[in-house]
Amino acid sequence: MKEISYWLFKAEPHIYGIDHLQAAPKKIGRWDGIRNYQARNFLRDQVKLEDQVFIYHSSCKLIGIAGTAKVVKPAYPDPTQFNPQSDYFDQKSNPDNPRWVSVDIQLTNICSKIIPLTELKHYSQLDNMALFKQSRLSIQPVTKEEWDFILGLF
DNA sequence: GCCAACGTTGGC
DNA sequence: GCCAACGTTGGC
Repeated sequence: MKEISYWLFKAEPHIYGIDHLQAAPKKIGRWDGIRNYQARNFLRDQVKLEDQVFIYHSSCKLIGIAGTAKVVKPAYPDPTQFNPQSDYFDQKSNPDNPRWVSVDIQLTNICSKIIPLTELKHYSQLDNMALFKQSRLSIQPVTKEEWDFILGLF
């Protein structure tokens, strides 16, 4: 059994955020709609069962880390890519070789108070986070050191 | 709503 | 394979 890895998943809370996970049956939700190849590659090739995930809220009033989740189902074809009704529909994706994947995650903890991006930026321990270096990556790896440090802020 | 950064598309 | 045009992300 390989060691678990740590990740940060971005979400726009008005579309799908920690509140949606909280309200879902068993607090399990499908992480779909990822349409960026670098993020897709992480999701498809590296995110595995039991991995730990920070839920990060972006493009909203209170930007920052909102809680944690764990992966309960690793990569499988994202059904929204084949649904013409979906915003995430992708005409060019071939069902025999799906372009996009989803994972299912289960909410494990909600921060008593969202840890704001502005605060995270202050800690030198977090200087190397992809969050600051490559701000548009919606699925990004987190080191164990970063994970533990941020958990300490909960 | 603005706009910088950066990812994607398509003509050549 | 280059690169200009265009579209999207995401902080402010």
